[in-house]
Amino acid sequence: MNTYRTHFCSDLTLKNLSEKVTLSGWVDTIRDHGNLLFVDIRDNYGITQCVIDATNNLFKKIAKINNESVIKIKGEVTKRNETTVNTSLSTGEIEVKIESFEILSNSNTLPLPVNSDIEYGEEIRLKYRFLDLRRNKLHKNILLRNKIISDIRKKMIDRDFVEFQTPILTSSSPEGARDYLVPSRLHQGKFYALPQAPQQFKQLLMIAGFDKYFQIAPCFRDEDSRADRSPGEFYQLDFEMSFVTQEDVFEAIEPVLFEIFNENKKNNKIIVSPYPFKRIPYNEAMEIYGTDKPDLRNPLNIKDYTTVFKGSNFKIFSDQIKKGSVVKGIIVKNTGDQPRSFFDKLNNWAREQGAAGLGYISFTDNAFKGPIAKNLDENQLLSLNLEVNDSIFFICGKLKEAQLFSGKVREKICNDLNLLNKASFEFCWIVDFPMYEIDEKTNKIQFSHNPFSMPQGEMEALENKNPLDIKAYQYDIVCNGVELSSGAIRNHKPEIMYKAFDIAGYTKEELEEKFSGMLNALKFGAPPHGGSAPGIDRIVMLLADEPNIREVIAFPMNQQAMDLMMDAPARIDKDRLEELGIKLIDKN
RNA sequence: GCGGGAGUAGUUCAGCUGGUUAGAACGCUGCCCUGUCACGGCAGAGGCCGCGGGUUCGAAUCCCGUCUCUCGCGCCA
Repeated sequence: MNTYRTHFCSDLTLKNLSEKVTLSGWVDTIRDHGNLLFVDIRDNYGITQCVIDATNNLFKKIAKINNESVIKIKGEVTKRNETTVNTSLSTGEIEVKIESFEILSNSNTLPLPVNSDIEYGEEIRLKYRFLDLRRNKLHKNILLRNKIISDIRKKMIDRDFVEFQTPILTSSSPEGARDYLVPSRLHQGKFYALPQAPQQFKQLLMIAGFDKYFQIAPCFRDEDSRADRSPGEFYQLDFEMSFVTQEDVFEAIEPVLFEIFNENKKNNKIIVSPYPFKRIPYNEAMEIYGTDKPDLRNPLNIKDYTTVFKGSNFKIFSDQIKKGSVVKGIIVKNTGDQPRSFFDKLNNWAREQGAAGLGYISFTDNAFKGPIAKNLDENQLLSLNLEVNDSIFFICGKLKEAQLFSGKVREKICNDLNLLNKASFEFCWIVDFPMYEIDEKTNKIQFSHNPFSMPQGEMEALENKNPLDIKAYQYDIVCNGVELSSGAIRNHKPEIMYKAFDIAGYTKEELEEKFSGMLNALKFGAPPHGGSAPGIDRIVMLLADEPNIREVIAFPMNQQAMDLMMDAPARIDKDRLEELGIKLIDKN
C-alpha cells in the first residue's frame, strides 16, 4: 500500500504465505519467552501475531518496547504449526516473522490498559478517552455509530429527503429546555443561543418549498444528564415533510427505523417488530402501561378494578374511592405459589417508593389468599378473573399517581421475575397527546408539548372544546421503553396559532415578539407539514446494547457536563470577557 | 437543588464489631525461560487509605464537615 503498510492487521491469511509484508500498528501485547517472543500488532481492522527469536539481533530491542507504542514491522508471512493456530483471530493461521522494525512512536506506561475488556472507572476513562476509544468495546461502538449514521443518510436520500445544515448560532427556540448561550461581541449584552433542535429552521425550509428535509442534527440543551441523556449535546435524525398527515409521516419513517434496527442488530436471533408499528393513544398507554413510553416486551398489563372495590368491605380502598381515587391491578401469572417473602419484599419496595404498600391476592388450589382477599365477597373475587396460580397486585390512588405507580410496579415485577424477552426491539407510536395540561403549581393551562403542534379539530376545537380535552397531532416513537423521538403535524395557520397561544395565556403581542420569524413566515403561504426527530445516540445505544449513552459517544462529557480530557468548561481571560462586555459576579 | 452508592498502589479491588509492618491481581523494573496468544517462573519498586476536623492509648475502619465520581428524583414542553 505505502511506506507504512502493505496490509492491514486483519488481512493476512494462508493465501499470503511467503510474502514479504509491512504492518504498522499498536503493540497490543508482547509475550517474551526469553529466546523467542511474540508481538501482537493491532490496528483498526484486527490483530496479527509477529514472531522473532534470539538469533536475530533485534530481539532485545523489541523485548523492551512498551505496550501501545506504535511500530512498523517488515517480515515474511509464515504458516503456523497446527497446534499453535489461534481460531479467534482472522489472521490466526499465520504469523509474520520479523525481519526489521521501526518504532514510529513510543508510549509511556499506560494509565488505562488497552488490551483488556474489564471495566474501569469513568473518570479515568474520560480523561484518557483516546485510550479508551482504542479498546475493543468502545472502538466497536463508535464504528457501529458510524455505520448507523451512514445507513440513515443513504436511506433518507433514497427516499428523496434533502439534507440541510442549519445555524448553530441562533436565537432561543420554543422548546422548554434551558438554552446554551453564547455572548455576542458586536452586540454587547445580547446573546446567541445554541439550537435545542432545528425546529423552526426545518419548518421554514418546508415553507421555502423544499418538500422533504432531513439532517443528522446536533442539538444543545443545558439540562442535567441521565444514563440515557447526554449532558449538553446530542444528535437527532431530524426530518420534516410537506403536504402530509400524521399517517404519512409514520409511513415514511417506519421502514427506515425498521431497516436500521434489522440491519444493525447484534445477531439474527433478535426480532424487530414489523411495521406498521402499534399506535397507542396517550390515554390508553397511561391506563395499560402506566407510562407514555411503554416497554412492550413486558407482558404485564394494568387494568382498572375500581368497581370491584367500590362497595367492598375493604375500607382502605373503598373510602379512598369515595374521595375520587381509583384502583389499578396487575395480574401476574405463575406466582400464586411464591413464598410469603416474595410479596413482603415487593410491599417493602413499594413503601420505599413512597406508596402506602402493595396489596395482593393470589389464587391457588381454588382458594384466594393474601391480606386483601378476606375483605372481598365471592362475587367480587370471581370478578377478578384470576386463573390458578395467578396473583394480582393492587394500587389505589388518584388517577394520575395510581397510573404512574402502577407503571413502576409493572416494571419492577417484570424485572424481578425476568419476564422481558431481551432478544427483541418492540416499537410503538404513542399518539393523541393532550394539547394542554394544568400546571399543578399555578393551576394555569399550559402547553403539554410543542406549542407549534396542530390541535386535532383545529380552530373549531380550540373555540368550542374544554382545552384539557383537546388532543394534538403530536406523537412519540418508543422502542423497548426508550423514547426515541417526539414529532408532530405542525400548526401552519397563524390564526390558529394566535388562538392556541391565547388559551395558554399568551397575548398576540407576546407571541409576535417571541416567534416573529416563524409567525411571519406562516403568513406567506405555508404548506401543511410535519415530521419527527429520532435520537441517534439512543438508537445506537439500543443497538449496541449499552445501558449508558456515553458508551456510544466518542467524546462525551461527564455527568456534571465537564469534558475531563479537554478541561471544559474553563475560565476565560479577563481581556476576552472585557471584549464581550461581561463582568463576572461572585455568588458567594 | 434533593436522595442512594462509591472514593485504599499506575489500574481493578480486598481489608470484619477500631489493634502492631495496609494486602491481592494486572501493570511497572530486574533476572530466568524457543510456541505463546490474559504465556509462565523468581525477585523488587510502588500508598497523605479523597481532603479537613473530632472521638480514642490507638482510626483506612467510628462520628461530623467537605470535595469528587456515579445512579435516580426534580429538570428535559
